[in-house]
Amino acid sequence: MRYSKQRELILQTVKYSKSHPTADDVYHLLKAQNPDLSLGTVYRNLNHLASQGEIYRIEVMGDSDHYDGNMEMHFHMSCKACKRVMDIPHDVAPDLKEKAELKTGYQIDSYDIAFSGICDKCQKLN
Amino acid sequence: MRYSKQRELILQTVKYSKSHPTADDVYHLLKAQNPDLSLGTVYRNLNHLASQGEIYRIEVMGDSDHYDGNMEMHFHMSCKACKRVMDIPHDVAPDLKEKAELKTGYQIDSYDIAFSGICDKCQKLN
DNA sequence: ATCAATAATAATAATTATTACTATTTATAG
DNA sequence: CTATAAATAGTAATAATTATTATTATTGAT
Repeated sequence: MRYSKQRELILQTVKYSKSHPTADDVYHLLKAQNPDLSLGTVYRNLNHLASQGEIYRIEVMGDSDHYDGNMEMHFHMSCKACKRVMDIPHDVAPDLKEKAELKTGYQIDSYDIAFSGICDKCQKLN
Repeated sequence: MRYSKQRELILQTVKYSKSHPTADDVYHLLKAQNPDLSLGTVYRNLNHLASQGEIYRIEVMGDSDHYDGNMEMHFHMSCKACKRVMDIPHDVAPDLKEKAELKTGYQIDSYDIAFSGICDKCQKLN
């Protein structure tokens, strides 16, 4: 994989953001300072970076994909109220791979937990 | 919600299928015997039935949504080889709601685990 | 049973997210 | 420095799903 200024910008944007941005978010965040950035480039590089394990792809029910630069094992919750994506620590569900393999005989390569609920801030606004 | 023959057919197809069909699968399964069934009707009713808690929507990474008529709490694995969706029993991860709420302070309304791996049949074909 | 009200439908158009294509630009090995 | 191939911008295309609209069918009241 050859260096490109665009990929570097995209990677940094995802790494330094705490908001789990979508492809479109990344595009708009960068477009102001980089007027000839192309949306296709953002998609291509997010895919590339995700498949290289440099960033994490978060699938949100009925929403576009989000991305996370934090590669420590953890999960996510989509807040029904503000629609933001929040982090959930990994230790709510350790050993899931081993347990599922034992129960089923399938070979588990990966898994992801998609939580849905109401975040702390939105609970207070009630 | 008023009765319709189409909704009944769609519900029965999902309930009696063990293959976790997609909207398009349901459409094609029924289309032969019901030539003027519309794909939009299938989508509308699958959404309706899922929101009423009569069937379960399964989101598969990079694939269209699948549906499951088995409403007992359980999870799914998408087989990387044959692309089929397999069941994973609920007891691989009990108490996940409570654990996540304690750890985070968020209100968890639901969660789903998406496993990815190789099913028993595909393992043998190696 | 008949009939109006309105929910559901079929057919089609539109939308949204994402990927593919193509000509041009740019990183980098030699 | 230059040739090569990977990456890009800009645009077109695709796939999944949702919206629109005119028609049909269910149901509750007469």
